[in-house]
Amino acid sequence: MRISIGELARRTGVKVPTIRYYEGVGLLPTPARTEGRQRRFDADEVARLNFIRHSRELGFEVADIRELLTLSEQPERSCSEVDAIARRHVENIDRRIGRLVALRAELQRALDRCVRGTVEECRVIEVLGYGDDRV
Amino acid sequence: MRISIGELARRTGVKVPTIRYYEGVGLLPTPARTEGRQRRFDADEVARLNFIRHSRELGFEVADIRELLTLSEQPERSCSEVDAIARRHVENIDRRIGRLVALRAELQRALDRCVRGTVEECRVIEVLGYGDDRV
DNA sequence: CCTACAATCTCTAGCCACTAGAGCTTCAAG
DNA sequence: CTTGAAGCTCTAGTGGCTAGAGATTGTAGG
Repeated sequence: MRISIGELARRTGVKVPTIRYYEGVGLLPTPARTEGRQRRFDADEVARLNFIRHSRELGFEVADIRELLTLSEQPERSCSEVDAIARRHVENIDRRIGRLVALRAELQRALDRCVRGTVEECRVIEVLGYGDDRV
Repeated sequence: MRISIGELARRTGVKVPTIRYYEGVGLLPTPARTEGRQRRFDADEVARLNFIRHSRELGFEVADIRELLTLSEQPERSCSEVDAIARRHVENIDRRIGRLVALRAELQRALDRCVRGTVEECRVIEVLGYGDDRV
């Protein structure tokens, strides 16, 4: 196969510098090189990079992906660790959603109460100035 | 008043290095100094830092906060610009929530289908390997 | 007034996951 | 054999802090 980094980028939708970055942080193995030291990849690396890309799209961190890749290379093993990582991540997402929903509500409340007058009487500014917990 | 940076930190819940950082990026004005060059703050700065802290808690970026602070100093002005920044931010939050909800659904779907067997037959790994759009 | 020590000072570097750019070399088509 | 796109390495920048080194200052107790 031996495709170039540009071709790999085209096939996976991952940008060229990002591929090199993934290699640098150990998500992708050190690739084969031409005599002129250009990288050449094969089908394995396309699959691996697709895995990485989709994991990133789902919000997994690089450290998690490293672990998921290691686990995915041991097909005999129980998938309980994989599940644990994924469940941890779902909980993480839930926390972020919860937080964002709360922020949104507070902001919207301030916007709703705003009478569109001057800055002086602006509810948004007021809310920002006086936190919930303090003052 | 002339409180120290540590006292300001205690009163606002913003860490000392973060206060210095805010000064560096222009959110806080250059403060008064003692003879020995230690910072001294007054009530204005407590209020301003509370404003910054709460804005950050609501997810505004530093650039937005800079603008909000500038606007809040012009009380006569219409608050339409303030509202615009806040509405833009709400839309931003909505997009992030939407995205996270979608991610969560996809992950949960994979977890639900997982039969808790080996990595080989793991649905989570499978989903990660084959993106929705590609392959 | 002196000492001890907590607090403060400046400066640099690190975090995450990339992204951008400089300046050079290599590959492949014509 | 020439040309030019694509590749190479290396450094630095992004945002919003955080951590640490090593020096100085403020202040309370004696």
